[in-house]
Amino acid sequence: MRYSQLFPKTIREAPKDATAINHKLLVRGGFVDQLMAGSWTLLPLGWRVVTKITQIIREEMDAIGGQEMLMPLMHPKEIWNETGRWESASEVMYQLKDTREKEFALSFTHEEIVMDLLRKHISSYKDLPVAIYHFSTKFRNEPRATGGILRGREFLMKDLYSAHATEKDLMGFYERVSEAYLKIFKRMGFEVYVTEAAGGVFTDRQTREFQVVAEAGEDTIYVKPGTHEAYNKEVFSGNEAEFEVKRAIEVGNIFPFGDKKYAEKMKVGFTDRDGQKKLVFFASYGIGVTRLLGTAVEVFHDDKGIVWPKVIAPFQAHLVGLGAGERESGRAGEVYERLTKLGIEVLWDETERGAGEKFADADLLGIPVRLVVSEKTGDKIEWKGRNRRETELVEIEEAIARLK
RNA sequence: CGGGGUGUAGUUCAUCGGUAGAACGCUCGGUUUGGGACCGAGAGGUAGAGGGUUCAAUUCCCUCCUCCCCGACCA
Repeated sequence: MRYSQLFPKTIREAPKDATAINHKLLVRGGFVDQLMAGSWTLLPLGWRVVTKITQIIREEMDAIGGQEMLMPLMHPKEIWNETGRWESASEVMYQLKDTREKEFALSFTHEEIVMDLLRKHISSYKDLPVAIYHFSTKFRNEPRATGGILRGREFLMKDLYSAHATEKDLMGFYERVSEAYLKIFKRMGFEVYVTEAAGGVFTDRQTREFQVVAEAGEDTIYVKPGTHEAYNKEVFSGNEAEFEVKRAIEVGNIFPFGDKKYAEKMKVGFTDRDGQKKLVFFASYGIGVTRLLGTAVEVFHDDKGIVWPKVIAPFQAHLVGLGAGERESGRAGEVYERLTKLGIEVLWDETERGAGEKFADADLLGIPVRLVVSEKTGDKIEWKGRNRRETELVEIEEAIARLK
C-alpha cells in the first residue's frame, strides 16, 4: 500500500474532547472515525487490524469445532416475547416499528435466534453437540457510550453458541471455550485474567469474564499475586490484603445457561438414545472485537503513538524513502516491489514530505518495523523496531529474510 | 437519567455588544529533504439550532440539541 493512496491521512491533533488514549490515537492515525456518540466507522487501517483480530479468533473457534455463519440483525418482536426479554431487556434493546406498525428489535445478542434455529434443525441426540458462531454488529442502547471505542452503542462482536445433550458435555465444552479464549487473548499479547462475575440480563448464574489488565478499564479486579486467581470486585468476598487490585477491560464473557433459561422457554428439545424427549443444554460465549482493537491501543502505546503487536498490526513493515532519489524510481520502490511480491504487507511512504513528518507518522501508526532508504543508508537499509530506540543498518536481503 | 464541561474555518483555538482572526491542514509557485523545514500567493465561516433583549448579538438572557467527563446503568 502506498501512503499517498491510503484513505484517510493521519491527523496532527486529537479531537478536542478526546481523553481516552485509544480515542486520540485511533482517530489521529486514521484507524477509526466517529459518526456520533458510541458509533464508529472502521476505516481501512482499523479494518485491517480488526481483520487480523477476527482471524485469530476464527482459528481458535474452528479449532474447538465451532462453525462460522451469519445471523440477521433485525429480529421480530415475537421471538423476544418467547423468553420475556422484549420487556426485561428493553432498556438495552433498540426497538422499532416499520411503516406497517410491525415491531422489531435491533440485535443486542442472539440467544433467541439460535434457539429458533436449533428447534427447527435439531431432533436427535445424534445432532448434538452443536457449536455455531458469527462475527456481527451488536446494538446496545448504552446510557453512556464512553472510552473511545471501548463502549459503543454499535460494535462488533464474535458470539459463539453451543448446545449439548447433557450438562456434563456442556461443562466440558465450556472449559474448552474458556481455554480457547485465553489462547486468543494471549496470542494478542495481553495479560488476561478469568474472573467470576454477575450475569446481568443474561443469566442468574455466575459467569466467567475475561479481563485484560489496563488502566483505562472500567472494571476493578482482585488478583492473587503469582497465581491466576482473580475476582471481579462486583462479586469479591475474600481477604483484600491477599490480593492485588487492578483495573481491567472486559474483553470476553461466557455463560453456561443449562436447559432452563432458554431451552425450556423456547421448547428446544431432542430425542435422547433412550427415546425420551429432553431439553438441550445451552451456553453462549462472546468476545468484543472492536473493544479488543481499543484495548490493544490502551495497552500497547507510547508517547508517540501506537505500538501494535505483530500479530494484529495493519502492516508488517513501514517503508520510508527519504530524498528525491528514493521515491518512485529509487531503491525504496524496488524494495517495495520485492516485499509486496513476497506477500509481505508493506506501507510505503513515497510522498515528498519531510523526514520528520514521515517518522512521526510511522511512530503514530505503530507498524512493527520501520525501514528507511536514503542517501545515508547506501546499499543497505535501515531497520528499526517500533518498540526499540536504536536503528541498525542491514543488507536488503537480510531485511527481506527477517520479514518473511 | 442526575451532575459538570463544551460548541467560532477541515482541525486545534483566539476574539468580542458595532457583521470574525491565528496556527496547523488544503490549493498554486518556488526552495528543501534524517524528527512534523522554509519563502510567496490563495481558497475557506449562516459563530450548533430556535427564540428573546438591543439601534445593533458570535458576544447578554431563555429553550433545545451535540460531543466529552463523573455518577447511575451495563454480556
